[in-house]
Amino acid sequence: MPELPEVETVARGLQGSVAGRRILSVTLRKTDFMDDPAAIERELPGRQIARVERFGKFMLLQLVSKSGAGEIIAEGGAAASEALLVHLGMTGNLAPHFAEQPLDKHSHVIFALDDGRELRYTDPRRFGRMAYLAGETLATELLRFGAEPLLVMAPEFARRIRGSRARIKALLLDQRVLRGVGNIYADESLWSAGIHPAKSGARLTAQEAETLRKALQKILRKAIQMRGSSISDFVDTQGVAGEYQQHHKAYGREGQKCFRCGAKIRRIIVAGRSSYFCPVCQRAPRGATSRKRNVKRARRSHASKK
DNA sequence: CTCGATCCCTGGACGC
DNA sequence: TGCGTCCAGGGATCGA
Repeated sequence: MPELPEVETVARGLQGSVAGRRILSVTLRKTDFMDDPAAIERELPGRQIARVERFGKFMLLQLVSKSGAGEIIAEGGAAASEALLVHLGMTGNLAPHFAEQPLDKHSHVIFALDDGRELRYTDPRRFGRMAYLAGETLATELLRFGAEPLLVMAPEFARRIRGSRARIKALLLDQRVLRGVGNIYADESLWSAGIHPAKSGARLTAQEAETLRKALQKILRKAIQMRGSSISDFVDTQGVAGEYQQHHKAYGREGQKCFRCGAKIRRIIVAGRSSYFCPVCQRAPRGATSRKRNVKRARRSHASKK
């Protein structure tokens, strides 16, 4: 499932293989994952791809503006004045193919390129998203997202995490807090930092927050080096699977031994997502059990009143 | 503000 | 072999 390292892998692949190419034509098949299919059909043909960058879990295919005006570079180098935003969802992929290669059943968008190849967007589940955005609309859209995990400094990270009472797992997954972290890397960084996923962000000490930030960045960098995690079907632009799944310490390891203490890794649902953690290294927060007790007590008293 | 529930969607695992 | 069922999950949305 594409999270930051997987999207980075794809973006780098595309930067190397399609940046500078011109889109000759666009063929749309299913379009229900697009903000505005007509805009894509209207704006993309004839446009040159300036560069491809990752922004959170999005890929930004920045387009050379028609006027030839200079690009506006925002924080982290992202944000040209016109771009195609592509989110890979759970099963999306964007990669160049030879035109004679048979179309996948789930290839929904085909960009014919000026070198004879085709840039194809393939996504069986269509949880992805694609949108053409420009100018103020693009800038506004990008502002909805939080800090870049690889660049965020200690004070901002601490402010974003410790300033909320939501559970840390929910905060890590919230794209308005940090852009790009998903379920795998949230669990891996929490395991590394020894923090329970259900702990309130506000209850993290400054030290814990900083340990978490460092763990997250180290894990993301390592995962990018290994071209991401391939759980079911993620492959890069050349069809090669990532290798970071071989280094997972928590994610997907329910019932297996914790590499640090030997206890059995558990799986619980936090923020609606499977969360894998070590019950010994990542101690349950104060209040986690008493809260349950309180709920039961409340239910009992409620029932007895009836 | 924060929560859980629900929906979107398909393929893969599993049981029979 | 084939069928039904369940589950995976990022994100939007809604009601509590």
